[in-house]
Amino acid sequence: MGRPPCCDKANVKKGLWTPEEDAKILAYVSNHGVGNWTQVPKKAGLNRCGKSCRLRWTNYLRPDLKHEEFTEQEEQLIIQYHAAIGSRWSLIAKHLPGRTDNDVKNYWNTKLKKKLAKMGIDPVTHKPISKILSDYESISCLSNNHQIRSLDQNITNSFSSQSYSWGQKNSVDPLLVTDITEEEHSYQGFLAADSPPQIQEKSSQFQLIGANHSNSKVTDDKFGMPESKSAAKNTVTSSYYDYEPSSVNSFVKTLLDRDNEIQLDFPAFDDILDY
DNA sequence: AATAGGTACAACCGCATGTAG
DNA sequence: CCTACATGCGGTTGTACCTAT
Repeated sequence: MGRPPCCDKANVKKGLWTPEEDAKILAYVSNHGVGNWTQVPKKAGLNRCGKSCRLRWTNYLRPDLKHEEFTEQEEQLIIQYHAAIGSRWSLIAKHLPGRTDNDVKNYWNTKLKKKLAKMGIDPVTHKPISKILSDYESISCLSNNHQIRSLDQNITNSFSSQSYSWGQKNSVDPLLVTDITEEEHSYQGFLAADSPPQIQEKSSQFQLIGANHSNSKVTDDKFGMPESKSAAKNTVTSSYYDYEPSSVNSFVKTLLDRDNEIQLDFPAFDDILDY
């Protein structure tokens, strides 16, 4: 048995909101403030689910929301944050004043994904599509044994570049993960020069590079690197790429070991890595 | 002018998480 | 600690609008 529905779905209106309904929400909020959304439909005289009222307010009616086009700066930030933390839209939106997670998600899905693809960048991994394709082409030239190893390595890389760290679910600062080589990141110029702190993966190492924190537009100190570690290049040794594809268990163990090492070196990530 | 296809964005859904009692 | 409820979140769907044919 699942969770009971939050409201009587058969008797509530769905679909687009009318200006009259919006006015009722606005009137209610100005009189009673925000909160207790389950009571809002009854008190505001709306035939809507409370959850629907909350979403209408948070995604559209809030007075602090911007309704104009995304700027180039916002666009670049979204790309950087997405590269660092993936589709954590609410976290990304927190760093774009006046934008909601829904805004950011829609903008990504409708514009930015296509824009990156047009530039030859895989929007999932943020790596050049040509590089991904050449990796797979090379598989066909290898022996069976090598094929398996190469494929495993690609899967490993895919994991690392897609979510970078599964433990970053609470992270706020984007730790932009990039590759080292220029050709692999020919689109770097597209990104802001004044970018957030970055993590670089290099062979068996994680590197937290420069990214003078004071330059970063992101200011949530809770997850910030300790000054001594973030200001200069720091290296966290990792067994991540030591992964031998002998079994799923060893792969998982390697991931956990890697996170343990990061945890030891960067206590600030404790709750991020707590999964 | 009609309509098919594409796009952008608002809204919904279901699960996760937080919290008060 | 447990339960019930409110809220947050990310993925998905629905729909209005635009453009090409």
